[in-house]
Amino acid sequence: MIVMPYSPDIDRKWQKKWEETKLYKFNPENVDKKLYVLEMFSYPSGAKLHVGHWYNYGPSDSWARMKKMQGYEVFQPMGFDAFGLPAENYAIKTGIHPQDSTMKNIETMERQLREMGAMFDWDYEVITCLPEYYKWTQWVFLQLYKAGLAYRKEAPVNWCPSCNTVLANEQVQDGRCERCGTEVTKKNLTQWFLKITDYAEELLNNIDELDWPEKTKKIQTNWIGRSEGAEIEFKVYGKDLSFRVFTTRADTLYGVTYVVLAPENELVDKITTDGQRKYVEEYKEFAKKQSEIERLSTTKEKTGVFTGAYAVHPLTGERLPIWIADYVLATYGTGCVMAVPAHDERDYEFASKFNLPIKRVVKSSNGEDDVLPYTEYGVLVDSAEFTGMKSEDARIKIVERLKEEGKAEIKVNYRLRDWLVSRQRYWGAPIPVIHCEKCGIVPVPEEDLPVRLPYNVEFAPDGESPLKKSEEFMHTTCPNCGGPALRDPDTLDTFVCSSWYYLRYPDNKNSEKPFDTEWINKMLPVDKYIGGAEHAAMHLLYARFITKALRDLGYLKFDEPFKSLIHQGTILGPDGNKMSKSKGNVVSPDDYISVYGSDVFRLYLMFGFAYTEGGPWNDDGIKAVSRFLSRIERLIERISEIRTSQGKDEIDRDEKELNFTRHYTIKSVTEDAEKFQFNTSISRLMELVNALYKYDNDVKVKNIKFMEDVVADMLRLMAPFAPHFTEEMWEKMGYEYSIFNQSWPKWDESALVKDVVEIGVQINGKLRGRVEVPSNAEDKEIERITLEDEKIKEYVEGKEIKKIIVIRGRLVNIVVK
RNA sequence: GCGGGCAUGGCGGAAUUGGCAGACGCACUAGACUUAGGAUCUAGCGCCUCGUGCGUGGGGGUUCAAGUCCCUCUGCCCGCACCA
Repeated sequence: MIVMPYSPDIDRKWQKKWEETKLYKFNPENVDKKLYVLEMFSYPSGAKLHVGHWYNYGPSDSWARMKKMQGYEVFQPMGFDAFGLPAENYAIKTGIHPQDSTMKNIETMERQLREMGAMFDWDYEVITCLPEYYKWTQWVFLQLYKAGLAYRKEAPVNWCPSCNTVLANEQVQDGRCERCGTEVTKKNLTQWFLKITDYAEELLNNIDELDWPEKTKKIQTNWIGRSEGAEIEFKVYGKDLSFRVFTTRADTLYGVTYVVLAPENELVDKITTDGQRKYVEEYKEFAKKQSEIERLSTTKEKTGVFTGAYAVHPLTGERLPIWIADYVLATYGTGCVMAVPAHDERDYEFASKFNLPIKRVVKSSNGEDDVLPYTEYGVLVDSAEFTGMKSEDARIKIVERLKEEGKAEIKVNYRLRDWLVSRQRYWGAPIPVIHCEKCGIVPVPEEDLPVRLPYNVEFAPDGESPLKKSEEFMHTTCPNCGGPALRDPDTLDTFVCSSWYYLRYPDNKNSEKPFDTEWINKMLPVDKYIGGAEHAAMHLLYARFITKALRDLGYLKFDEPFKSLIHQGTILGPDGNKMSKSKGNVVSPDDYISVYGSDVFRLYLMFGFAYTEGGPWNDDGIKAVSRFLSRIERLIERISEIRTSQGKDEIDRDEKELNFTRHYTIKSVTEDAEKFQFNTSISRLMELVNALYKYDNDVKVKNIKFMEDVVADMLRLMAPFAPHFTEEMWEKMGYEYSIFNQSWPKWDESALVKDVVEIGVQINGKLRGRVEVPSNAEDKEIERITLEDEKIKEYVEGKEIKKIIVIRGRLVNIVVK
């Protein structure tokens, strides 16, 4: 039976004391030393805290604790992203109201988070589903609306037939609903959008400055998808109509043999000839009915129909047939393209299928293979006066030429679409606008906020917003004319709630405004943000956008909300698969915490994995960590035992060696933990403990005072990783409460300089031996010592030494022949 | 299809960024203590044909020196996916 020196009782003892002594209270007076450490807040799901929560919050807390000991005034709040579909779906299944289940879950999770022993300052808690919070979410929406950054339009939107709501582009994964996996369909609805595209350029440009994982920056860059090209105008033959196409390859303009409109393009009805109308209508219906999956399928054959109309080539005056096809997206560029089958794979495929002409206008410039479709840059052919020009030049020159006639302009397009924020669901923040027959859309006056979410609502989903069925909610008076009016029945996407919560934390009790500008400019940006990589394209992009928008409206002074970002990895089940109930491989933190205590659990999470990688759970690992703490416990007991006995005061060889390890550990832990390399930090601490054991075992007459000093440093270094345990050990040593008021040890460079170092000796790059040299020896001296070594002599004997390479402190390489 | 990342002992994972591969831990082996050991302590532990041998997914290259840089192939993971 393992003797358990440390147990959940110890956890509770210190949690209580920390709370009583307000050890982790953020002191606003020290704002000049503030460090805003933020973990992504959690969704109050029914279950208890899972390993993922622990893996996110535990190590982050350790990092924050180290920072506290380093003298920072750490601000580490916690809260709940409490609106959202799961609570509502749960309500539909069980009849328990989302508000009731959510608040209950929050209570449970709060208790568990406290049991984790993190430094969270609960005075700054934020819960997004409470009116005190969503009042300001609505306020944010209204500011955007007044600035023209929120608008309504009818658009084909992603519709999940199972959730009965629309989804943002980011919430559609492989044509399926991110949440429930149902195939997403299209629906035409009038919806609220936030104009994130206005900030596309800045969102893209500022990415470089962010201390974020490269991968995440790349994902955002791709998501924004900047594309430089031109818009070129085509006239409709025989009609007083024209349209513009977007192209990045204006150099291929002479190769255009037809043009294509997206089926949803409003021009289609105006130009379709009577003879073709029947086919066009059929095709439009067909395109609409397709699910996202069908539409996205790359193996799918191209489809489309001729409209009967023709466009006029802007340079040659040639007549070009106008087709409609669903390979052209209504939502990108202008919703129409010029087709150049010779130099675009999609157009080539389409032209081949429908027997449309294919005309080459680019040849390869270096004589390499240029069979059609040839999509590389090259040299122009059959392009009037542009013939012979390089693609790179021609794509500019042709646009410049057309520009003189007002028929083209340079244009930058983005893949990023505006953010659709209306949701036809109940459990969210009501959209604070009123629809008046006379006055149209009227924003709710700020003094009337919040627009409260009514409690008694029938929320069974049927495609209509549940709020629509609440008479008392819907009917109101127009703030403008005083006449009868209706509220907006939709609620805001929960990503709106989470896109500004980090601004509310430092001023969460403010009832006058969402936050005080002067104060928030001192507290932000967030210095370290830690959370899952799954938010790379959504939350993290939205939050950046909202920050920039509020900055331009004068509420903030900084450009980016999260200076530095870390993603934790994923802890897998013991079988190496993602944890899931159906696989039966779920590791429940509670089972371990009740046996080993919170520190052992979080310590294992830090020691057993590379933090940003994660990996499969292993039960043996947690036992190893428990053993490690027992080893420290015994060391503490040992010190108490020998403390009063006779020792020595000198610092001799053994003390020097231990002192080296001590300072090496301080340095390594400081540097590694800074980078969230907790596994190596703890490895170094284990080495220090091993060194202390070795000293205790090997040295007969000890310098006990010195040994105790080293142990004290070891406990300080250990404190962030095992807060309850070290607090207990600190007390056992008779030191003053609290270890977290101790300052972080500093390493002494001079202790890291050894008198002699052992270096490797290579012959022709192969390791053949080792020699000891004084650490301050010159290269010549090292060469001499090396060549005198008996073993090395054997290798060198009778051979010609061509060269000797000395790398100080590392190795010597002798090149012989 | 395009873009990015990863591949190191039986296992989790380290390697001052081109300089002694395998830190630390698990598992395993041996010994000590012991009534007992699934506790603790000490030691060993990449592989083999045991050599001046081989070795960081396979093959090639640059270099005095390659896990690290370059080319190529294979496998896994992630992002985007008709964005003109």
